[in-house]
Amino acid sequence: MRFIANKEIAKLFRDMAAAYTVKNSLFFKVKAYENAADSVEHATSELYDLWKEGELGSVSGLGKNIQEYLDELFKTGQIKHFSQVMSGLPKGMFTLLDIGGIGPKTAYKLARELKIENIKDLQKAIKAKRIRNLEGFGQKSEKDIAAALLEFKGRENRHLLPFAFENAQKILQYLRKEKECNQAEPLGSLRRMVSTVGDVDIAVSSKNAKKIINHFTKYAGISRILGSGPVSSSVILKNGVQVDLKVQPPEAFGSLLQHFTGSKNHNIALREFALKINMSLSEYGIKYKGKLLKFKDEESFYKQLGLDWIPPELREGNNEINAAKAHSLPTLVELNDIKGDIHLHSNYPIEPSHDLGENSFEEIVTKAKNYKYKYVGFSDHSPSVSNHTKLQIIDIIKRRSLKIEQIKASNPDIGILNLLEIDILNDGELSVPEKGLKLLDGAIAGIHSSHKQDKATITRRLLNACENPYVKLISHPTGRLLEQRESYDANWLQVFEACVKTGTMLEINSWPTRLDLPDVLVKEAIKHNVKLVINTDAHEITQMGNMPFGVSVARRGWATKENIANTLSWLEFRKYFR
DNA sequence: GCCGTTTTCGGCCCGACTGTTTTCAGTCG
Repeated sequence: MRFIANKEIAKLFRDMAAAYTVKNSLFFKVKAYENAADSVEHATSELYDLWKEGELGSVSGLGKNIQEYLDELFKTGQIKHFSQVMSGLPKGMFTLLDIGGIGPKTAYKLARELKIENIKDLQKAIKAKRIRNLEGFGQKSEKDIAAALLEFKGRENRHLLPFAFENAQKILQYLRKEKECNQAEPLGSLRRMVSTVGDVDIAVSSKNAKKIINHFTKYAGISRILGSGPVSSSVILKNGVQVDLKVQPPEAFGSLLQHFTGSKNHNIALREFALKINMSLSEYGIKYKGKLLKFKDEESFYKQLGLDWIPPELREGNNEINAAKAHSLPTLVELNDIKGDIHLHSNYPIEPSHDLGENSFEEIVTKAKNYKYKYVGFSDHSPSVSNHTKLQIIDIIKRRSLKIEQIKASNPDIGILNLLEIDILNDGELSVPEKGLKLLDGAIAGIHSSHKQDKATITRRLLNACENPYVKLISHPTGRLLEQRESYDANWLQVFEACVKTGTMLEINSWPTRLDLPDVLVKEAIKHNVKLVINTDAHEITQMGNMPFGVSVARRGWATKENIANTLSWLEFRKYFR
């Protein structure tokens, strides 16, 4: 048996799709492998774990055949059928597939005709001007490949949500300056508030598309124009972000918004749903009985299909269409519902300072009042066990608690919690002894070390923390760092059950690289009645402004106000603590 | 190769844009 990561499996499926494409196999076979790859990339658990538990069938897109291939893969480390299909195809083509604008056919031709096996070979071929002489290629396609290769090398695959958000806001502001622009909105994964965003997509409503496109392509931040037509345009910004613009007249703006907000899975499901009632969907509207119906907003678009309007965050092809039909979509939690932020790091000196915040307790309180919060929690990191004796740790907590009591006394108009973010050590013990815990209003426990332990050990550590009566909240529960570190493996079902049993809450951490719990686990946690708290984990008061991103995670996890504890009044919320 | 409150067979989303082309194939979203 051999562990193989989802990422690797997805690539394997994509390679199979490409191989079948080159071989001109049945188109729908190609589709099936592409679907399987999508599905694996979005899976919440490692397929290897599911396979061990006999649960592979729970992942959509994996049918009888592919499940058997995976069985072979995990047992032997290879799939004979895949090797056979790919035999005779040049290996280099599969490397080239990752470059923008190069699909299966192009990759095959380059690898076969020019004997390109890797990126270096491709660079040489470009330098020697050999690509332009291939049949079906020319100077322009050679130039395009060269540009795409540069971007491939310098590019991060996806951008963190707040980064993409910031870029989009600037462009939206710029577009709105053009008089002919009625409305400009984000589209795609950005509008759905996915934790990482690939391209920034933008929709504009205007009667004069030509003028909008023209204005857009003159945006100062552009480094290269990928393409520009009468209703759409694609560019790459100097910071590497690709921006796609779509323009439609006001009477069809709703259709445009709907179509390009996606997700792909939502749209496919929606089109299949529409076909059953003899309607055909496109970015221009709904075709019904040979007539094209246009929609100025999304509400009327969905209404035409007999559906309630679906919030963008829910459009992932996870049963939202059925819920919209049954009028049973949840009323999602909103930023305005949030009454406090309890994971905040101050500059209170805990020596030796590790990961200290920038601001004083007073500054944090002032900022919280600006946000109209009803309560805050001071959650500095606990003193490290390696540098302190137990007595020293207790002494530090005593002194800090006295200081916090003063702050409480001078700020009677806001609730204040004396907390600490405490390490769950490798053996599952907390880094603060019980005598120290007793001095606090409650403890936030989090894993900050040994992320690579096996599933059983990590689960045990989390369960230990839940079972400790002083622990009220588990911070950033999966430990993932977007684009840097995978989540650690844990038996989440067991953790959820322990949370409910012990009254321990789980955090949705709004830190841009965390957004943890992830949306899919939020949805699972809610199903099991786990209470959640959305925090910013701010180490500097401006970072308290990241709250909207945590709220978006909750919304993507179908969370209502009732699922989020820090939507409660101070009177109710404090009952969770001492 | 997957999938199913109209199907275990017969379906499988729809269109823009580009380059190299005289009508289209490839790629992308």
